Parts: sequence; C-alpha cells; structure tokens
Amino acid sequence: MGRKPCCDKVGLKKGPWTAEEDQKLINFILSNGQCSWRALPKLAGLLRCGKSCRLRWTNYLRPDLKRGVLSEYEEQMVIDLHAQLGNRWSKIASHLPGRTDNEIKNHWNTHIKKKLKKMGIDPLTHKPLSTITSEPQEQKIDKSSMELPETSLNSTITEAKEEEKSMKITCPLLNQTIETTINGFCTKEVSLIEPREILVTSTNSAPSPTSSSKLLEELEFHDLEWLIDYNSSSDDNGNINNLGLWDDDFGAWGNLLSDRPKLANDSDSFSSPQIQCPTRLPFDQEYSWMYT
DNA sequence: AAGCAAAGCAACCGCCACGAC
DNA sequence: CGTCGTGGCGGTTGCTTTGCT
Repeated sequence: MGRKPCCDKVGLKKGPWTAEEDQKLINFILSNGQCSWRALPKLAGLLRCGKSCRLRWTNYLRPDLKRGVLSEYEEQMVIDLHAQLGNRWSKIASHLPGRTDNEIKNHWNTHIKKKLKKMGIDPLTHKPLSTITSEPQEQKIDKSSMELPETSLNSTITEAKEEEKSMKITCPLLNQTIETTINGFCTKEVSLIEPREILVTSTNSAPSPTSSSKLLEELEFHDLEWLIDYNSSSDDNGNINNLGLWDDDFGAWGNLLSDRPKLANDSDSFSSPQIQCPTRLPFDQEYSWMYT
C-alpha cells in the first residue's frame, strides 16, 4: 500500500514468514543465542531485516510463549493493568507470562474494547460511558509514577509473592516438577520466572498439585505442556542435572531436543535436524512447540 | 455456492530511549 | 555534550479467515 520499507536495503524479504525462515531463525538462536539482531539475519542466512527477525522471535517463535485465547483471568488482568498503565502494552505484557505485547494489544483492540463498551465502560478512561463527558478523552499517564495503587491486581501480585518461596511447576517435557520462583510476575523488567531460576532436578518426581501456585493455575501455566516423551533428565552423557532453559545461549534446548522421539502425524511441520515447528502452530492445542 | 463485510492477527513503520564512543 | 547505532515500543496496515446474506 505504498508503505516505505522498514529497511533501506533492497532485496530484503517482507511479509509472512515461511516455515523455512522460521527454521533458520530458530536453529540459529538455539545454537548461537540472541546476538545482535542487526547481524543475525546475515549470520542465519535470512533475507530479512534484524527488526523483522526480532519481532518474529519475540512474538511468535520464543519457546516460552503461551498461545491461545486469553483466559478470563488474564483478560481481567489486562483490563486492570490498562486502567493503571494505559496503552503501555509491553508493560502490561510483562505481567502476563507467555503473552506478548502484540498479542495483548490485538486482543484489546478486537475483544476487550468491545466488551467494555458493551458493559457501558469507556475503554480509554475505564469509567462509565455516561459520566465521561467531563473527563479528558485521552488518559494521561504520569511516566514518573509507575507505582500501582492498591487494586485487585496488586493483591494478586502479593499473593504471588507470598508463594514465591517454594514455587513448583510441573514440566511434562521432562516429566518433572520444576522448582522456580516468581518475582512479582513480571517477565521483562523482572522476570516472572527468571530463566536462570528454573532448575530441573535429576530425580524424576511426580507432579505436585498441592505445591502448584493458584496464580499459575489461573494463568493456565499448567497447560504449558510439551509434546514429547522425555523421561530422562540426563543428556547423552547422563550428566545434566540442571537445565537453564532460558539461558541466553539455547544450547540446553539443543541438548534437550536432540534425542526426542519421533511422533506420528507431523505432516504439517517443517523439517529440521533438531526441532520441528509447524508453520501455524496449534497453540490452541495447548502446545507452544511441537517436537517431532 | 457465491459474494460481501467484519473480525482477527501477523507484520510493518516510525519514533524514542539508551548505551557506547 | 553530541552523535551514532541498536533495540524496543506503540500505532497501524493489510492479508486471511469467518460469518452472514
């Protein structure tokens, strides 16, 4: 539509990503970690600008993404947070593990806005539509003040913090319970589950529903399942006791994925020496990635 | 079944913040 | 302090899917 290209460089590809491009990007980041986004496309053999690669990775390919429709609880959190933060989608997303700013922004514009209007609430001011005539149309945000007032959201955060001491999450990928902590459940400024805090012990332990966080259940973290039967926590050498799944270098992913079993019925996946990811991930089927 | 409109969402663009020099 | 490079954010676009007539 006559838009200027985001990059001056001629010959760079735009538009929807192909499975092959996804594969290249995933493979590169898995084996090299996230280096300079500007340099990444060249190194990964992609005809894309770095910006496009970053966006594709953060919004779609990141392994810690939770896809599918936002739960009512998440939706309420978005509404609460939007009332406090305005259109600062990345800030809002930082409070919702596994959700991206783009996803939340889209959901807000397509669902929540209408929902609020139906309920007679102005989505901009979060006040009843009948009383907003005297209110300013644009919500002014004082950027210097990021303190959240005492709201239901804050109480939720408090609850989460109270549970942070002994948080355990069941990880079906490893058929294990992962011990972690939760820091005010922010994923960006302060990670909800700080990557390096995720420790996988070497002993196979049964899921521990009693130790699961109510919050994480509400956030459907228990749905973070993996299509893989990975009964052993050790690598080929039998010496992996701790996996930093979100380490900057994703070497652990490579180790993790290298000897996974072949699953039937992955015709929709693209081929990769180590990992396969469907072009349109079946996230509504609870899985972030599909390993085949 | 075909055509159209609306909805949903991935991707792009431009701007801004921040660190390095 | 100013400039440059890079990454991140929010707004917007436009393609695809879905629903309706």
